[in-house]
Amino acid sequence: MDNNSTSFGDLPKAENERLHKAATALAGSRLFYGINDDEIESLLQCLRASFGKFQKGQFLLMEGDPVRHIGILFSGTAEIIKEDAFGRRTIVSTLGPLDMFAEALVCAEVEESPVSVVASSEGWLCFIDYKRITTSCNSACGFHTRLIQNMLSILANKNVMFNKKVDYLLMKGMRERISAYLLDQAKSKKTLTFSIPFNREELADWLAVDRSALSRELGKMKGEGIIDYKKNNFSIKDKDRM
Amino acid sequence: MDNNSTSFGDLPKAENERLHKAATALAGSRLFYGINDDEIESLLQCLRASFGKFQKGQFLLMEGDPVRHIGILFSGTAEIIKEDAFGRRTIVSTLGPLDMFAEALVCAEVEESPVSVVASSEGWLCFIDYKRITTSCNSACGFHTRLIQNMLSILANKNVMFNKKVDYLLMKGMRERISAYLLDQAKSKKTLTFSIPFNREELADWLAVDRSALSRELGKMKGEGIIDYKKNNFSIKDKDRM
DNA sequence: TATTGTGCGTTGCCATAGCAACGAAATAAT
DNA sequence: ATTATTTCGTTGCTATGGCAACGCACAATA
Repeated sequence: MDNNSTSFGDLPKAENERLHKAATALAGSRLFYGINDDEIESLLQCLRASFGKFQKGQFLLMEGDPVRHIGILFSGTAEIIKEDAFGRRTIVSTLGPLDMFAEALVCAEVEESPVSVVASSEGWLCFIDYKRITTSCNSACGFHTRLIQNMLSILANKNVMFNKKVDYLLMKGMRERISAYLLDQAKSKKTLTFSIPFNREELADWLAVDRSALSRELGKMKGEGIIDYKKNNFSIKDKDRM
Repeated sequence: MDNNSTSFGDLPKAENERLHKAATALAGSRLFYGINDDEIESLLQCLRASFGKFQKGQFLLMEGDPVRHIGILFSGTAEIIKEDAFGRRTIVSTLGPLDMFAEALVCAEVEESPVSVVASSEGWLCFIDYKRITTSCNSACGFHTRLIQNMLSILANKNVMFNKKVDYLLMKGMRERISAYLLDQAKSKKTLTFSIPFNREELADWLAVDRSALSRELGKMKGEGIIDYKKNNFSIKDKDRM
């Protein structure tokens, strides 16, 4: 009944069917972007991808373990969990179908994983050996190049995202953070009236501020005639005073 | 007289000399790590690296421009500058010899650079076309693979760094940030007594807190017998109360 | 229709931490 | 030896913003 797992179904028994199903699914992933199903199927063999079912609560990666494989979820969900130096666990992020994990750790060749990945439902996934991605195989796989470009692209985009995030977090005041965020949105949407992909709580999370404090400040800014908003629809009234 | 530029000297006139000098220098860079001088020299040709001198104040990359080339400084210094949506410029970071810039932007294929890079002294550098890095050439350059692995490694390591940084910044209180930082240090140095690579001001910057407030909090923690320190030498006395 | 949940705004309280200003100690320069 | 300069600690003031608690509007479910 889990609607996450219905999209891909269970792990097929026969290996060729498994491959085929995986290839079809992976066509929508960032890592295999621009490569068609058939090509992915041969790539998966070339990469010696391994497949597996997992149960809820199962560790897909354990903190402290060496990281040599990239994981990609086909169905089910998992959580990336960090354990702060002696203390409680915090959820770093959650994973769903087609989400990849450990890719940065693998490429950075970190000896011990700083995080654990724990399944929060049952599902299936595949692991791909990192070395096999970067090492072009001799024969048919001209798509290795594409794969590598995708990998670079993924990592680089993550970098750019992080950069932005850090930008926000380094801002001193809440007003500054809000302004920066809204101006960024306006800039990328190329209009002063736009809607944001967050509700209040999510926005507060993203900017790392308190939700109520965010509400208060937004109210102030509206009162000052700097911005206007209703639900997720914002409009910048006085760009210069932000 | 600039001690940054003395390390590599000026841009040689003859192309072969230029190549040779560049290759020697680049042997110490992360991007060409594990490739020897001769191999780098042929790689540079294969990559069609272009070289150039720059003057103080010159733009090596302009905000808004498309980014297609990675830049590597041989001598001189430069600053990565961000212009916050209508307003003043802030220095994101500074570059010195063998530092690389725009690599994430290039790999992420961003259309418009969000930052400018401005030379803060004279010097010389090279540009490498991104496409040529990811596209293995037919012939001699088996080192392309190594180059790509290095590139992946650089990006991934940056990611891991960013992750840590964001971790710190997401912590609510200053006490928490300090504890996290010190515990991380202790963990990586594998001892409860260690020295940190920052002075107070730099540490305050890194944790994005006020220097005086940092001093105050450190004093408190010392008073409570949780830590002890003198200058950059810290020791964790009571791990459990951090 | 009644009920429960969710998202958002509001408000008072007050701890946290930024700011500014100063002084002491250590280091470098003359 | 004397003078700058840098580095770090200290302290009072105060704005900022986190926290908790509550109420309202709206949607979903029974």
